[in-house]
Amino acid sequence: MAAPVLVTSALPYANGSIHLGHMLEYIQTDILVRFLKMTGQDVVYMCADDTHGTPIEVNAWRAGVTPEEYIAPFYVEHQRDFADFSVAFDCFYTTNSPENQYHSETIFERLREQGHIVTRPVTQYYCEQDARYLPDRFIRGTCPSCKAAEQYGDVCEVCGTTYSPTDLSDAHCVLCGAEPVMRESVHYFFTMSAYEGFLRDWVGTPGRVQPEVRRFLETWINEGLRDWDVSRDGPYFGFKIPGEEDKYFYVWLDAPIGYIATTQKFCADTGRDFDAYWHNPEATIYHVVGKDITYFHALFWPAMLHGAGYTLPKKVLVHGFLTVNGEKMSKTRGTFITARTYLDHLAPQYLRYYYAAKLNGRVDDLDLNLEEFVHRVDAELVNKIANLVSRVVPFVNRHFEGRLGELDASVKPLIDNIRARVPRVRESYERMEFNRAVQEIVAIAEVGNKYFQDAAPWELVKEDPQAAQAVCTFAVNCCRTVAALIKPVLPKYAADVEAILRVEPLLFDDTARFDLEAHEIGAFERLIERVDAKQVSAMVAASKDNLDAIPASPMAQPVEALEPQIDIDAFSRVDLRVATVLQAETVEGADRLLRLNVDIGNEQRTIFAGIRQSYAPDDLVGKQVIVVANLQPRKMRFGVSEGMLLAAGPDGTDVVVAEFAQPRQPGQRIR
RNA sequence: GGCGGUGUAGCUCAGCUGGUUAGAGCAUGCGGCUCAUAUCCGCAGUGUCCGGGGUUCAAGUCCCUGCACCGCCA
Repeated sequence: MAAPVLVTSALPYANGSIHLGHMLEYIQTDILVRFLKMTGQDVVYMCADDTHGTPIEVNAWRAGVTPEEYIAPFYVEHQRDFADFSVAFDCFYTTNSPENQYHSETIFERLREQGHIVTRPVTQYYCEQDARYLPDRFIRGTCPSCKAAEQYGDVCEVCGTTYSPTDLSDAHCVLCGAEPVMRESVHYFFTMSAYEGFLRDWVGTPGRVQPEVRRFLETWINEGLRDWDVSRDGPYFGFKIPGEEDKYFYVWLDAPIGYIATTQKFCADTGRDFDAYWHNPEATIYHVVGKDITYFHALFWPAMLHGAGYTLPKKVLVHGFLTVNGEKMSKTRGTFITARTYLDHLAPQYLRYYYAAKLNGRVDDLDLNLEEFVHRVDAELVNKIANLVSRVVPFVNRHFEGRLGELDASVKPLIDNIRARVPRVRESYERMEFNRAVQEIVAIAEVGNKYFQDAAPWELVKEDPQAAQAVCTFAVNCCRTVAALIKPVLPKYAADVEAILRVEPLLFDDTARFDLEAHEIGAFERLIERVDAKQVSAMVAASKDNLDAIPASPMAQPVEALEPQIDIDAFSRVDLRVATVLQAETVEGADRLLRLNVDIGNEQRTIFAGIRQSYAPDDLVGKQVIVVANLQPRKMRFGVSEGMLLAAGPDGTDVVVAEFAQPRQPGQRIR
């Protein structure tokens, strides 16, 4: 028996809802898995919720629940979202499992036995009030470079400078506002440098990763592999390091091990042999991951597996991010669309088709252009692919009582034409160039449509019913081939066609057969609805409406500590005015700034606002906003800013400007 | 700042190791058909292949350089 194949998608973090960016990965992996299964390979698809780490621990703590209670609803929600998109895992598990603990400890111990785990003291910020060490994201302070206030511990959102938290002036804990102290702690490190030679070989082996990914990894290896800190101090949600009181495995150590633990669970449930996957050099393991986690999957992970004696992946397939209408998904634009919001408005098959039609197997970002989405689904999926079935099946039922005849010898060249395309589809699926596969499949549907058009059975049936029946017989065979070829992308569509044509579940070998003759087919049923652009707008509108309901992005923002009390006089010294935006324009050379010209009653002011990533200039013109009118003018590189706009948001990419629901006269004071 | 990727028709993209006149689909225009619960079939136009240098008999393709956009920096 051939060695088994195991495919994984990256584990979704149990800290938020699945969105269409996640779905890009799960859908493409699911298509690959379904294709491999259709070709008769012994394939399983493994995934799990990624449950550990600081963000979940802190969010649970803030919500007043245990981490276990916090992650539980996401486990249910994620599985429902995937199932509704026909993403069919053979097992979907969780990293917070005994199996995962066992394998995490085993791998750690084996690496330690080989001397590849070392301890070393680390000096870190520590909040005495919260009694915890503070990761970079939990410290804010003033940027050492541009003096912007309230910047994270690792990078300034205003000027883009990267630094360490110790460089900040007035650093403070985002949880309580207290000033952190420095404290030393012993951490465990995985000595990556010991694996340099191994990784160079692994990365350099053709087929392991895409060429552009290989170049990317090689630069890292060439710069020298740094040891990796794999431990965290408590409080932490994760697995305790054996022999330690309050130290835990870093989430990135146990997350990929979730692939192994899930397989263990799957094997226990199904009676399959675990070692055939993870202790078998012949086993084929594929990981599909987003480009942001390439490093973990193509360097740390193979090194860990190699050191601990587990099966190495054959391939790590890296894909890009999803953009919507050419831009990063944005909550204010309504393009941060969750899987559930999509499902509330649109059929999952549309998205599966659209993604497949655009996936090219490379690391490029994929743009979901909503206008194109409507067009492609209607023009290709509905008008070409499904329409062929709709032309021929009712025709056969009406004129021949659902019975097919024999294929006419004259269609031989057409069959050859289609058969020549099938291997190209197969190869495209194998290479994850689903766009080429879809292109060929549409072309085959066109062959069928054109043949049906030219042969005009609706005319032929009047004089030579048998000839007309032969025409239909070929067209039905085309329908079957198309359905079989598109089945990995559209399992539901294929199943519906199987039912209508009364054929057994289609396998890839059925695609080139053309032997459906003297067969009785069933009644036609509507296969797929046209996309209504209104549904798309409704989905976008709902994504805006959902803003409050969505627990802010994967990494929830901690709430800033309150400022010290002030008296009413202190407040009244802040002169807030109603202002109407007269002009808004981008500032050349500044990624984040917009230059605004506003009317504050008696005068006009020029204000620079760091909201470019959230607002297009045209969105602002005519809006009434709140301006701090007596703020000292500030000289900037691009001019003088004569005031400040009130706005709220966690960072520069997701800001909402405060405005009025009813018109106000410019210049009115706000108290 | 360092590194990587991308830049081809209005839009989305093909163009493999350099080799005729740069392609497809969508969109647009024109024509035909009517079996189709979903309209299909044919014909047609369009390009500083991001800019500038270079290598070559030959460059969208290779090299250098500049610009723009995107990403990564553990």
